[in-house]
Amino acid sequence: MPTRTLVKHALDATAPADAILLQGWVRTRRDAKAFSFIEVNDGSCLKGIQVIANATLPNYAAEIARAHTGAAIEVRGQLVPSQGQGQKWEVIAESFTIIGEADATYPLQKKGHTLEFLREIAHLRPRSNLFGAVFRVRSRLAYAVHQFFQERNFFYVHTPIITASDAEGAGDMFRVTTLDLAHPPMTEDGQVDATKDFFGKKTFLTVSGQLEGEIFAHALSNIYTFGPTFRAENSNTSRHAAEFWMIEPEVAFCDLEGDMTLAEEFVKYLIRDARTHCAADLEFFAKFVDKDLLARLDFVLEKPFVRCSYTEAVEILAQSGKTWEHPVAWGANLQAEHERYLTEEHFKCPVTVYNYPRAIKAFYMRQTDGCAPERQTVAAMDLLVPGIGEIIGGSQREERLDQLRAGMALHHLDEKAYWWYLDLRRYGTVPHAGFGLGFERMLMFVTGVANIRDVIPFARTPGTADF
RNA sequence: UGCCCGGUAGCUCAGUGGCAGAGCAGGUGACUGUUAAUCACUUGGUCGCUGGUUCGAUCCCAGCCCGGGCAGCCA
Repeated sequence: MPTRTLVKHALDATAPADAILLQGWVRTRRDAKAFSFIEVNDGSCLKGIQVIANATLPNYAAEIARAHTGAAIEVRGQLVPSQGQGQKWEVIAESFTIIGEADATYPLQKKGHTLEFLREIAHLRPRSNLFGAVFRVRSRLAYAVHQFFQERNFFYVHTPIITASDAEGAGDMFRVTTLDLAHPPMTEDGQVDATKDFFGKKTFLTVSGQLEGEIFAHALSNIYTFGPTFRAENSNTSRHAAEFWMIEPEVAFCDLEGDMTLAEEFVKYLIRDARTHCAADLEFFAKFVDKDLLARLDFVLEKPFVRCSYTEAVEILAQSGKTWEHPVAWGANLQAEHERYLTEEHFKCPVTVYNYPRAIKAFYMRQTDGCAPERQTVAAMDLLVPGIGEIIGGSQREERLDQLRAGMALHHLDEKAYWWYLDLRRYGTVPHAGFGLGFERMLMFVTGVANIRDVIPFARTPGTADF
């Protein structure tokens, strides 16, 4: 009894095989008078393998019609060089069994479907060519994330999903509670009594593991997190999800310069890894999703990323001769149209913008030394890529206690809530830096897929949490 | 959240103030080492929902629901 052969391995065979076992799902079937061609796919790779089922098989007459698109099937037979054009190997069935039927209501057809339709059948879309390819690349890149950091002596830290920090400044948070919403316990002054909640206080889903990551960077030196992150913002765009995966390295004894270098090496590593290990899937994207994909990925690999200070960026934008929907002025945040212009038109390559105005950035970012009082900046950086915009946001953190407290005062934060964060600056503080990479945005860039809902298995966006 | 576009067969779409259309999918048959096979025939409809205008609304109007695009927020 042969063990199962994955379609990927059968297609890569170097010699015929007398007895192999294939298990997978029927993609298409073409009937001839004396036999049928059945294309079987098992998800191990983009392509399926062609199976020839002769009409002489004992169950052929009774069962071949049940081998619809979508049916699960098991085939035993010989792997032989194909007599036809279009494939190197095929399998002559010595037996076939319908394991699980799929009737005519099976929604996936041989012809193309819109991405919008496929989103509505998220339980079946991984069986399509496009989504099979997307999720194979996703798996590979998740592996490459660990490989990149482990090779560089970073430790993987599991920061909490549930957090009591409610003002990290990264966005609106989802409340986590076990209280009865219809009859919550109340305090004497008519407020919901959070002390009666599961954790004895208000808790939320995390918007970032950064602050906890800093704790571990102050012990293990180089760390990274990689996990789900939640934002309760009513964002309805192709680049935002309420639940997404983020990678956040944090490095002790590191400044903004080192942070930018790490970010650039990381992005290039992931692209190179996909280019090497997901070649067939990327070619599929280049053919059906984005014709320029491979050229753009290779271009990004070859060119050093441009580094441009916020102040320089504002000058470039002001002198571009363009009319902006959002005005360009020092002190205002760069808008999507500005970021797109910088990376897509002016520099035509990934751009790291750094040293942003202090007032528009988070409290923990390090104040730049020696800048003019009216133009104070912090050591923040955003990596912008063509087609997507911001893919990474990071900074050197404020390691000086007094400056950190001043930053908290500027942002009206309560020091008591951050006592442990301030302790890091009291006991063995060091310059340190880190960044956050949106895993789905990276996948969008690598695959050319334009909507974040199509690079995450089950998208959570405002109003939608199906499956 | 704001602005814009859309919702007609299982899918992709056309269309009209007066009998609801095509291609694909499905079904039947033919043909073929086929490749999103091909050819012939064929089944299939609450025209998103509610209300309004009208002799008559899928079509015009309003509200709502759903999907999408862009913007803001950010990764």
